[in-house]
Amino acid sequence: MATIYDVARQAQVSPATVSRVLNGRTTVDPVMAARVHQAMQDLDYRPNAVARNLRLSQTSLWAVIISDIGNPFFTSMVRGVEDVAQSAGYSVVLCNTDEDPEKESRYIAAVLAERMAGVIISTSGRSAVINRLLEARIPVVAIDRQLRGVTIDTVLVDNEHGAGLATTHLLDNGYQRVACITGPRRISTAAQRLRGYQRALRARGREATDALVRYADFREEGGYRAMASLLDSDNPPDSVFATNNLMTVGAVECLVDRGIRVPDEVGVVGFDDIPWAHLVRPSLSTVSQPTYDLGRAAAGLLTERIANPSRLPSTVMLSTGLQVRDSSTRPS
Amino acid sequence: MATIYDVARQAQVSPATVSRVLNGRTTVDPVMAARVHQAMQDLDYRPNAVARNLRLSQTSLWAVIISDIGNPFFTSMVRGVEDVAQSAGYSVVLCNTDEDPEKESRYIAAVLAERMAGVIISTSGRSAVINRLLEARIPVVAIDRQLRGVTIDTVLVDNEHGAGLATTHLLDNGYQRVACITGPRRISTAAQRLRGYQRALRARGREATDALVRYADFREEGGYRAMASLLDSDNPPDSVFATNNLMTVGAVECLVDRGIRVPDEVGVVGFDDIPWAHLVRPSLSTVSQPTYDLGRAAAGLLTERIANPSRLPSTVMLSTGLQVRDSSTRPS
DNA sequence: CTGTTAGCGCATTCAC
DNA sequence: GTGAATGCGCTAACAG
Repeated sequence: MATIYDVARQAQVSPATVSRVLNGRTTVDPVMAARVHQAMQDLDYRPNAVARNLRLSQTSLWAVIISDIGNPFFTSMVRGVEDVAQSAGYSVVLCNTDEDPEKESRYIAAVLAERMAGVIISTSGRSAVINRLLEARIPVVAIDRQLRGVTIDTVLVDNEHGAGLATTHLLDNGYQRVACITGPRRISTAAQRLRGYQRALRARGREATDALVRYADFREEGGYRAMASLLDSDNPPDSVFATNNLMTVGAVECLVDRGIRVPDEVGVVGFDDIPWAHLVRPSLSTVSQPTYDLGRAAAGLLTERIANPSRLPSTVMLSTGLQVRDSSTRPS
Repeated sequence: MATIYDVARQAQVSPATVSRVLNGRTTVDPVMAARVHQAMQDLDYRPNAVARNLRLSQTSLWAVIISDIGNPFFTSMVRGVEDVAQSAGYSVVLCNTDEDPEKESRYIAAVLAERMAGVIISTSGRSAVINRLLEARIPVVAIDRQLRGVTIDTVLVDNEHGAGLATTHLLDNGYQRVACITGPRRISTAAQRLRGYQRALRARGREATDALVRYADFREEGGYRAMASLLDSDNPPDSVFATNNLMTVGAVECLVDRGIRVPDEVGVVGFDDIPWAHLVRPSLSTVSQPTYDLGRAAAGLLTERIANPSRLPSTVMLSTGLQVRDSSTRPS
């Protein structure tokens, strides 16, 4: 493949001039520039980004590290990141960890080895993992999940508020025993949504008992099992708030399998939408969040941090809204 | 960040020896090797893949170019690719084109510039685009969609057969006027599934009329509009076969919106599953395909081609199966 | 405004 | 089995 030396020879200029034309930093005699362009075309010259990256000790790759590519929440988010990345001249390397620390570790190693320009991460994220990146001075933005023990740029939604909306809505519709299926304790999102649920109960003078709380894994099967466990308990709930989309699906499956009618017997509200939610019967009431914008915001923060590494970390919080559909409203 | 020179100095050996230890190609005195390892640890040495790539003129990045990251079909496929890539020591750069030729072009440019190790592609793929890659001797595998005008490694499913299964199944269930909503003409998948539909009709002595065929865009809205167009036609169908998952969803939405009962008034079979298909009412009958394995197979082909570039291109065809659920069976 | 030169970090000759 | 030297392709001084 042709190099700038080949182009330089062909255009009868120096390699430096070719480089200048290529990057447009300094001004070059139009005649020479034209010759260079012609030569590049003749030789089908393709700039070698690897060499360029080595020389500049910086790359144009971002890593987006997420825990479940099968969750539409993350794909939508990634799309937001990607659109911004593209227009800022970056490419996105998608890293799916499946919540597996070893996979995560391998990806971090790749980020370090490839000297990637930045990372957007949403995993369980022990801060030890993140520290490896920060020590290497690689810009990092946390998305959807807050990281403990480190202060970095973060993009979140208003989890507590959203969870409160969902819970209050169920109470407003006459449900008495509202349960909560939340995610792993160590994940901020799970904790915040649980807290929002608890606060909403207390605000209505209800007791927030642990008997109505289940911790699952943010996945469909986990939601199913948690719902089953609630139904099998001494005092089953008459409604449930599930703190992510897949667990909501799992919970509803469980209800369907047992022939329990939604919303008549048990009301359901989930956090985050699923695709074709309107085709599901009953259609699911959810706390919707701006997934795509979440990605865009994170990409924006990353861009700013790359431009200005010493800038103080900031947190962006986007808002959520309640989407009332059929699964949570019963004729009173 | 530490380089092999720093490590060499610390371990009191030459940089060449550090490089040897790093790559384990040649044998090194165990004592020295131990010193090197110690030094690497002390300095928290991270190999610089960029420099390595430049030196070797090869990278460990694969590009996976797909047209819609929002389609679970592709994400599942990507996951298959990724798992194989990981274990073969490659990372995956996900490139979402949204069927936009310009985005596609930018990604191809990035592939070329970054000298990526290989490409797995599933887009409209004018062969001109692919030729840029082939000319640069970058290994390419086509997935899901066949490329015209070039002979390269390809992974497909048995589209015609699957479409035949779906169509025959509808006829077997007493539907008389089976329509087909297929994808863009230029995409092989759309053409093959349409052909399978037509053949199945003829095999049953039916006429395969264009009046019952609609070309859409493989997306939800397209499916919706196509269904509407069919229903508004002079001779509306009593059943429909949609050639991908999202268009199936769109078609069903249209039917629901119009209060048309599925499967009683109109039967529906789709190609490819959607997540939580069982929660959708009525549950959707589909031609299921091994999406994850499709990705794995493509990754396998890519690995082989990288190892042996002169190897003859091969085509892998995986099979499909009919999943009968509620949307296509009516009491006769 | 242009050309010469050096070096980014590494793997690989080639002598020893 | 080991070390010195070279170059992968590019950009950024610097000198002209």
